[in-house]
Amino acid sequence: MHTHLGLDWATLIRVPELPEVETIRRQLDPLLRDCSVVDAWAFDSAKFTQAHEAVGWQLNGVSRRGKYLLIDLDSPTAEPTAKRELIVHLGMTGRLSVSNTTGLPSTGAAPTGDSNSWEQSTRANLGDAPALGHLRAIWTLDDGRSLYFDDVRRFGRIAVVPAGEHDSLATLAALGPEPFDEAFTSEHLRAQVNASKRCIKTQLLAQRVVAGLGNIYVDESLWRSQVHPAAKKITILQSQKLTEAIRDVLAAAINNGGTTLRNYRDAEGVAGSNQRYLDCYGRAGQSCIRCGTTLKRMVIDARATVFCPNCQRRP
DNA sequence: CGATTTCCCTGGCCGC
DNA sequence: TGCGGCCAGGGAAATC
Repeated sequence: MHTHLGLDWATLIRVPELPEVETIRRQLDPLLRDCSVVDAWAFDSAKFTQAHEAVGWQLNGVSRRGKYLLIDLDSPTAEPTAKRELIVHLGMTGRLSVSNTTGLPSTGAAPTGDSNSWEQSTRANLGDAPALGHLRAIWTLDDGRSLYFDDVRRFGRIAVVPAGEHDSLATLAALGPEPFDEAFTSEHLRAQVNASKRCIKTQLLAQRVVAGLGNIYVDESLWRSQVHPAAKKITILQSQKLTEAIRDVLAAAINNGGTTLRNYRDAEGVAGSNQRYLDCYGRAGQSCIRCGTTLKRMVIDARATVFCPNCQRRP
């Protein structure tokens, strides 16, 4: 079966939400320490040219807020208080990878002459050498390695800012609490959701109520907690269940990590491995795992939305 | 000023 | 087969 839904799998694995970004963060963090940026190249677009601003700075590990990767930059010169952040948002198709060699492979998936050169890359970008035709930035490091950012659809973004100054990135500046932070409570969730006239899915996608959810995990969380995606108000009980569902869904996805993504990517035949992890997203027309009702598709904010018309009752 | 709409992008599938 | 149409989608800018 290679239905229209089958295409969605190929798309979804490319969309990094919090679990995917966190997986990448964990892979990159030990690789991007104790080295300095000696040169940079950027694709000629305002979304990426700030990559140059990292030249001369020392990489000091990778953290994350929502779907944003924050690479700590220390000044190599005297100023101990001077700190910057190299911020990377992967958009829909962005990938980061680290090679052991400087410069570009001449062709194909691996550089010539050294088949092991992309070993680190394999761990850092979920399986591939950078797509050479879609490179958006290259940072050359002082230890002979390079950090690459490739992004087919150019929805990604690179920024270099003084540490903590996020005004130039409105969504990041107004980002809601991390889902696993104690600040993210069911009371917070319900108060925020019910104070707005917008439907709950819209709010969850906006990153202000809680950080890191995208289309996939919103649908999964709403399905799990049995909340209708178009609901505008939620009860205390629903809010409690949704809070728990968000954490459970994200935690499971993080635990599956790159393995989940890799399985998805390799799954040409689709069905099996995907259904193991996703109960709702992309399953319109199939049976609800919980009650057997046929899952429905609707459009919210121009985004495909799948839900169970029986389990998730319209408000 | 908050809410809503538009636009940015490419690859791949579909129908004619 | 070739090609136009359509879809996927996070976030920022423009507009209401």
